[in-house]
Amino acid sequence: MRMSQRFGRTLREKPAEAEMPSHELLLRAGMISKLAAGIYSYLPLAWRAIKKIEDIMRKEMDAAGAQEMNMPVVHPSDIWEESGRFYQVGPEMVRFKDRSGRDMVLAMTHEEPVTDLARRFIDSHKQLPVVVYHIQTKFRDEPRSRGGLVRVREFVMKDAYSFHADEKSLDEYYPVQCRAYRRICQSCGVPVVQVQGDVGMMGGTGAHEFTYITDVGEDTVLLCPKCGYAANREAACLDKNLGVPEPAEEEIPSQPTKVATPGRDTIASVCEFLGKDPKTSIKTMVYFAGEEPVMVVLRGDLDVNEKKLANLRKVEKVRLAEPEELKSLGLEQGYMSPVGVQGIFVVADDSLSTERAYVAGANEHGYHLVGVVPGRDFRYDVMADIAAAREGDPCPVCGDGLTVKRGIEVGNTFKLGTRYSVPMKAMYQDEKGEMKPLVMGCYGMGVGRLLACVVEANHDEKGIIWPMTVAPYHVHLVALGTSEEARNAAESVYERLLAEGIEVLYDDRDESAGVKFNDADLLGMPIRVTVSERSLKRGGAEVKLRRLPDGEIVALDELPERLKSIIRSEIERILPGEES
RNA sequence: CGGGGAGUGGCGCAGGUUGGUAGCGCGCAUGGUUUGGGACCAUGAGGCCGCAGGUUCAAGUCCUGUCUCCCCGACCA
Repeated sequence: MRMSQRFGRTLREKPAEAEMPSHELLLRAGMISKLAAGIYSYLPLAWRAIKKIEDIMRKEMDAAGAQEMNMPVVHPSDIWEESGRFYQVGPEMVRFKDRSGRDMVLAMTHEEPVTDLARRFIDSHKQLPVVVYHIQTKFRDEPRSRGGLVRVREFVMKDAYSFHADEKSLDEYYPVQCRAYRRICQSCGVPVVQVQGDVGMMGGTGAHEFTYITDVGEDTVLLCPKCGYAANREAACLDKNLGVPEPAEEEIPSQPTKVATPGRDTIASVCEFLGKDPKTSIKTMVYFAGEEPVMVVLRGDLDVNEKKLANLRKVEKVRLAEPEELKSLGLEQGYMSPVGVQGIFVVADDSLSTERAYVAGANEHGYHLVGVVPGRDFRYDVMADIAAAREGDPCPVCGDGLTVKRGIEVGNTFKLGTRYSVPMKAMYQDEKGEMKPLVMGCYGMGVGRLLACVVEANHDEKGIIWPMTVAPYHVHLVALGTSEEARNAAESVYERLLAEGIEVLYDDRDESAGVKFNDADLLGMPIRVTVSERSLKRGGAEVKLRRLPDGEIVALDELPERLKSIIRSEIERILPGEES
């Protein structure tokens, strides 16, 4: 490709709208262009990288036994009504009517059409398991797009769906996809951590996110540097047994005692006043899960994870009760406790022990109760983990301190189970001839978002540094000087490299050396080859890797072989081996 | 949806309080001189100042409305 013919141009200055590096560099390189908020065009160079990323995905999906297909981007609303999501999801799904008045939607994901296909084509256990995938455009009218390609409204996603006869089969296959995901990211030069994700209100046993750790990310994950535990904030757990004072026998009185605690309406102030460890106090919060009030009790030093609570109560989200709502429930803010309350659902966090006594509110202004034993002095409807893990909390696996990091979620894997097959009646006949719902898994990965992460993970102050595996071109050939000799030499090098099947971007423009070098650095092809009077005098062409500071002179005759060998070794440097 | 900011040639910005012929840098076009890290000279093209109303002899500038975009938050299968 000749730069003089290239569609798109480089920008010297940082566009005003760009915040994060990938956004700025892709814009400045003339690789993407915004049409509307969260809606981008990919110009030729970026599109070549996109196609390479897709091919890496195809290779790994094929290796994971998945078959590529394609599904529509416009769906009749019927299938979304069948699954129940037509009413469940909000305005992020675009809905419209076709000319004859039928309700249609724009695909925001493809569980519905793929489940429809499954029920049409899968009849027997003999066909299972089966895995399909497609790379398709989706549209979600996000409340807020941001960060260039990181969060957009229209995006291309690789989506795989697996169908199984039972949970066991899904459990066996699930790790195969996880492995493919790690390999895809690695092949693209994007280091990711596999973190446990929120399984959502459907429950289920498996959900993972593949996250590129970066300060500009919008996801929050908790990591254990010691043992490698990694979880999304929504799903993260902590070890609640560490550092809890041993309960001495005499500390459990036969009944709670009311004590005056004037003005002590926070855990910290009450515990300080009474000389207690916050780990021996009970924090009481009231939330609303829809219309239903829910009282949450947990150990005083912990915070509520609202996502866990929402999942427990099978709602989309919960909200903290307003002060007036507390009053109407007969509760006193700052002195609340589950002791004596009736007619309200009580969730106890499993940090609380029924074997020891705690400090709790007295449901009376200015008073607390000492010696409250969960289960004995108050009832709860369910005990579960609803605590939030925070920076420094003990790792649930090894007990070491957890670290909070930001990251970009490039992909996720999820055990769907029968969430879609049951309502949509996607059934198969088992060996005994019984009809059973298909057990499904889904595996999604954003192509454009991965491209953004490639740039985030591979750039410097001058521009992009493409990994060889996804680089739009392998070689950026720079012709310098106006002499006939140099020009001709560059032209013949270009022709030669093309003939040898090397992907080469050729800067044949009539620009100064500075402009060409700076553009080469910005565009970021992995190998730069310079042909000039100077290089010819030194015996050939200068070959320099974008990621390294210095180049070498290579004789023109040896150039194609030398470049091929660099390309090969650069690809091998990145590509994962058989094991990973 | 809440808070903040911005819309003036392709990009980055000035002008606005004090209304009076729309400006700068980069880029682009033509010619010439240059050519190993964002060259120089000359000439030139390109903008109904987001849009719609209003005030005024006169609006980029003042008033009202509206749309769009960016950032923080809410939200995120």
